[in-house]
Amino acid sequence: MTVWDRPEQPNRPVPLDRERIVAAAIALADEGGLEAVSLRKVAARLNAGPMRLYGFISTKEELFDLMVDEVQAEILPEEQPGDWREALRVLAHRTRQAALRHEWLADLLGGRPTLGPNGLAVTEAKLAALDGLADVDTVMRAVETVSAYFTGAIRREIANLRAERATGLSKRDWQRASGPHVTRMLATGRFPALAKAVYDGTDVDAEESFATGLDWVLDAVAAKLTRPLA
Amino acid sequence: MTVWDRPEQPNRPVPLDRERIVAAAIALADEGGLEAVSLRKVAARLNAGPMRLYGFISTKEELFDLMVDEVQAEILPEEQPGDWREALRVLAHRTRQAALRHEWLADLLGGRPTLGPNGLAVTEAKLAALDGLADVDTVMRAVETVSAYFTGAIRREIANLRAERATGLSKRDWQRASGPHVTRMLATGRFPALAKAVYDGTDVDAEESFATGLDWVLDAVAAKLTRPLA
DNA sequence: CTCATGTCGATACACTGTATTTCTCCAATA
DNA sequence: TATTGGAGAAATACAGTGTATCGACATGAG
Repeated sequence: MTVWDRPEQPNRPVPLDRERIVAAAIALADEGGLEAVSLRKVAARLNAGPMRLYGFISTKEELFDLMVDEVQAEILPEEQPGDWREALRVLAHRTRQAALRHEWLADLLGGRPTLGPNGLAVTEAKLAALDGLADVDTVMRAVETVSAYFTGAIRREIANLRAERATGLSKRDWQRASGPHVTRMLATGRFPALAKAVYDGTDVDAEESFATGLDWVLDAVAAKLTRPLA
Repeated sequence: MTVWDRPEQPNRPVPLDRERIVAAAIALADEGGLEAVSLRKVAARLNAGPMRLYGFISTKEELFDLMVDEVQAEILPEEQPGDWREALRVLAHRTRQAALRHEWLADLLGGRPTLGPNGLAVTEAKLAALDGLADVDTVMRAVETVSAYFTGAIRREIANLRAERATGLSKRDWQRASGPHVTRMLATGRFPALAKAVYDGTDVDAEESFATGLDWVLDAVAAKLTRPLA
């Protein structure tokens, strides 16, 4: 048997590791959303059988955890700004940007504790930003509050974005966008405050609205920080 | 053919409507989580074939929307308190309680715009609470900020609750609970602030932590409300 | 060269959401 | 009254899912 009829790598399966698997899964999710991620498709993208993955992962949920942790790495800023407020703001905005790059992140955000190395690093960064500025409990409460805010805000933003995309290209105008249904509902007069908000409200862009709410929450944190130290 | 051999209701299929379908789905979800809800099981619980449901629903996602809207009804308080702050606080707490009753709600919260009748009513209640206390845009921002906070907070709380439940009965102590992994990570010294938080932090119960963060956010809202009116 | 070992792929299973086809029964028409 | 539509329920079908199991095979040791 000469070199010519012998396959270059006789039956050598492609090497695999978590990194490659997660990368493939993320690529799939970026293209077609979370529900486009199936173990079969991930494996196929790596020229492997589906069962191969179970050497690195024991369940699909674990794959999701790994995906989230991978994205957390994108969130950590290269250097920590001095000001606690700036630090938290940057983390919030970078999380939002990550979610805009990987919309599926919104589906997973807050869904499970993030205990991976990068997830822990992000948490560490949040806590470190406030370290020493108040007692431990206040710091934790502050971090949790800010995180809860931007988790919720990002989820809503992505949810609206998808809804708008689905109902055709309409900016934020709810009423026409989501079809006659909301318009009809508003016309019933049962939701006066909502109607006023929809009709008289300014169409403010998502990033600004995110930033505004974030600033409010940071204001609140600031108020609680100064007190216990004085 | 006499009365005796004729079946009482000859082949009459069980009457069905959305209400019944949604109730069955919610029951299933309450028992076994969202992933226990399959169209086949819902239908079976109603003595019907799976395809029967498609007369009332055109996709499974719609069923989820209906489930969420149904639960929103539980959130609306019987009477609106006078104080805006109290109103928002009550709505937040009732949402949390609903999520504790129906844990699957946490998976859906903020995932899609809530355009059903009850969802709209809840939004109306939020907006109405602040109506007239500031310009429309400020009111919207306030409502969105508060909602983002408690959406995120509830999600995290349920996520932690599940994690604790999964790792055996451990209260909040993260480190031992989630196995040796976190302990080992903390021992590396790479997460000093996190370690301090975990070891020195007080074990505060979830409701109090929720309420505290909520109060902070409401403080922030209060600060923004008074200004534009003065 | 033989044999054990451990890893990979194929196969299998129970289940999913949904499209399509088949059947059944009721009501209106001839 | 007999027939024939037609509607709506049911059965079947399909492509796909996560995961358990099992058989084969390449590779190392003796």
